[in-house]
Amino acid sequence: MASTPTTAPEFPHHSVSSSGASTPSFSPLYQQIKGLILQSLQAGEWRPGELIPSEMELAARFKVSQGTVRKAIDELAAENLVMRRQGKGTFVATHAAQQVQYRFLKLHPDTGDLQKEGRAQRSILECKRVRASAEVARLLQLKSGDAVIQARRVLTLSGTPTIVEDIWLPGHAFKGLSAEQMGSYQGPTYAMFELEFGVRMVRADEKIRAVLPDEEQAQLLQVSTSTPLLSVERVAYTYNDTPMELRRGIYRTDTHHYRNELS
Amino acid sequence: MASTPTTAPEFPHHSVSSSGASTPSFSPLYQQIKGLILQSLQAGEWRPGELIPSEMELAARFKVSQGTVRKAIDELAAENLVMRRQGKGTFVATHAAQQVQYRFLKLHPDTGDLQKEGRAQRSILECKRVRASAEVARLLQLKSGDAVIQARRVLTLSGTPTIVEDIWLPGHAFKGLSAEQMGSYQGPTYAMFELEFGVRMVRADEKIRAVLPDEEQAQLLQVSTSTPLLSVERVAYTYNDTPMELRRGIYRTDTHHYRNELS
DNA sequence: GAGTGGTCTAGACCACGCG
DNA sequence: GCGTGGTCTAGACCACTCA
Repeated sequence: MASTPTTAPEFPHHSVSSSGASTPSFSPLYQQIKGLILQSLQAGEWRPGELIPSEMELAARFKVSQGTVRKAIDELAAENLVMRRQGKGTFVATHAAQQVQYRFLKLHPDTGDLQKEGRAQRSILECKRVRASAEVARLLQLKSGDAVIQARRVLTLSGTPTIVEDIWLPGHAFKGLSAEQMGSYQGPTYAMFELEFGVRMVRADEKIRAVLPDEEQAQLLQVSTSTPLLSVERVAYTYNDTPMELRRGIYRTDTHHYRNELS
Repeated sequence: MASTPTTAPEFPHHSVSSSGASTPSFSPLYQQIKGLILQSLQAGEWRPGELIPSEMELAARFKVSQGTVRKAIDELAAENLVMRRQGKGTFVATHAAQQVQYRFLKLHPDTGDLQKEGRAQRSILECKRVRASAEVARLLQLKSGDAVIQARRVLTLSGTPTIVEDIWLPGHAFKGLSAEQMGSYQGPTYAMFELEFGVRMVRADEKIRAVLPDEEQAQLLQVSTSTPLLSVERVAYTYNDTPMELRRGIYRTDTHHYRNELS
């Protein structure tokens, strides 16, 4: 059925490669299926944590074989957008109730143990509506002067203030976000974003530098202004590579380190 | 043929899950095939950059279907151990002649462009045979006092000394490594390790901190001792998770940053 | 026992690289 | 035109989960 479907498919099969075209112009079926599933995820047809239809059902819906759906889901699972569980089904990934508490936080305690040094204690210093500076606007793909929510908080690990973070969020998507909301929610902030605003962060880029703190940062972290600290600038993206958060964090690295695995 | 092979296979098919056993004790065929291919890679049956047998040939050799070999190779490719090229074949991955010049170096220039700011200029300060300290021995899984090669070098990017690195290598595997050898080789040092010592680094762990340089480091990087710098401790591994290099780098981050992608 | 994802197979055809 | 990896299919059976 691959080459001559009798029932009209809603998506192009193998589009004939145009003669002198320069762009790729060829997309395997499973990529098209992946795109369709992605659309459903993005549209909220299935919410974070929920079960999506079985491979057989999706195969029937899209009029392809189970193997093709499988390959599409394989890629989505590799990108951490869904989670497969043998015997149960495939679930929409969520930052809540996950295997690791903070998926995007790569700061680990020096002393062996995993990141289970108790939950990080959050302290929200401010959360206000402001206008985007040129740089914030650029990184969030907004226009200068657009409304953004700006928040500052301190994370305390094992009783030591270790991280001070400034967070910028597009105003339109996070309308009404309050300091109370940020402080009271138990669990990852990204899980709260899913629940309260329907915004799922699926990937992020970080730029890391060594810096000295300014007076205020030094005071918040209880270190001197000559203590070297890690500066971590993170841009987090939802589906479609749309940036939805800018985060500038300053990390103490006297008892913790940023861990990275290369391959 | 999967369940009742008539010709005796050299590897266990589905080993019957022992009754009250606690360990997994079940390995899919493709994982066993992957293990066999891995052994050949490790044994040097095919050298870095070389073509490995086609999927059909391997399927015949191992008496399984092409699809099973494909899945094994898929995983090896995902781990960057081999590289597939449609129409040509599957090649053993190499640090030489790769798409990115330095696969494990995550330092990028701030000003947009890719890492093509010209090649890094290397300056080897020393390269000597010493005895492993307790900590070096622990990280390289050697015994305290075992012979190790210790080297120090400075990398200059765009005319600015940006990185000073101390490198420790197990003496037994890198016998005869000289400062000349480290300095004269064109291209990634890891490529030289492949060529000269048959040691392939396949993955690495990094621990990152912010530090202040000591007098010597400051002088080498032409900064003051109060300039915050990135400390990057890397342990690089060959096959079988065997550590083969410890590297302690100090990075200037005034014109560059450490880039990381999370997902 | 029914349903899910996971493995394995065999065969067909497609896109690519190269002689 | 041939060989390579890449896609797609259809069907069988296995391992896991849960009622």
